[in-house]
Amino acid sequence: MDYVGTALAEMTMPQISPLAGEPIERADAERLAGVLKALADPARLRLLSLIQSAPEGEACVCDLTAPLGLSQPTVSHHLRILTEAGLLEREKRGVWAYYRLVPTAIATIADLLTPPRKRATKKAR
Amino acid sequence: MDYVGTALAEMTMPQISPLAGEPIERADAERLAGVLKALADPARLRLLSLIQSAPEGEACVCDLTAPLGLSQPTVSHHLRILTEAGLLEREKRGVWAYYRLVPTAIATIADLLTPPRKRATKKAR
DNA sequence: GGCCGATATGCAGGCAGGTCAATGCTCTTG
DNA sequence: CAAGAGCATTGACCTGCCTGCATATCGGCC
Repeated sequence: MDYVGTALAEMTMPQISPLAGEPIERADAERLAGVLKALADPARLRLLSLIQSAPEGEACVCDLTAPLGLSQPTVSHHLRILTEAGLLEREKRGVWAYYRLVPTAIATIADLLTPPRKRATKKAR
Repeated sequence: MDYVGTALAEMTMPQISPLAGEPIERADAERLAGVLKALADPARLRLLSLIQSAPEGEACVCDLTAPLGLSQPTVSHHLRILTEAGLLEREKRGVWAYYRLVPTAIATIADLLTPPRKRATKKAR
């Protein structure tokens, strides 16, 4: 299927209404939900955490299967989902595939959720 | 099933490792994933958005079925999930059930995700 | 007390998602 | 070139989730 892919990129655009002012659009809700769905799994959260705290901020699949206690295909599957969601980037060096966090990806999601932060159209009640 | 429930509350405790420093714990990952899973649905994102942008910051089920285009039982179901995740609070006034956002709930999630923010053990490369 | 409107709950059908075993692919090494 | 290591992909199983229909529950009103 199409899968999110550029979803995160689109959401960094100001056009997407975050969980703030006006009621969110159908399409925007689906995009945001798509990325959140990539995050909403214990194995994937741990993968992000493991990669982020690895020596050089990067890790290959063989380093990740053991701490997760999952099979190699399953780990590959999760990494793929995270990559397609725009949260990880993959670099193949020799036989190994190194994954690292896309710099501001997660922070962007956090910003989208965060707060009304007093827009304009909304008065303080 | 048990369902998250107090999951968010537990995560506001400093004890939970966010997506930041050390590798995240299994149990913590499952709690965070539980709350994110509640968020990771287009209908529920729109519900939060609709409620948040409603006149008094609150809305009853009857106001929400139409804009979503979902049946009343389905909307009730989603509201239940959001409430059990600690994102909404329910107040019954007469025949109506009014839902409103739990003040800092979503912001808390955003904070948990947000920042590597340069811990200590990690050098700039 | 009985009726009606607003919600919640049970149940069932259909689809998406997590996991693993087996297999294919690619790059390295002998 | 042959063998092997590291990953990705496929297929299958099983679970969980979204949705609607039917029904139960609760509060107000005649």
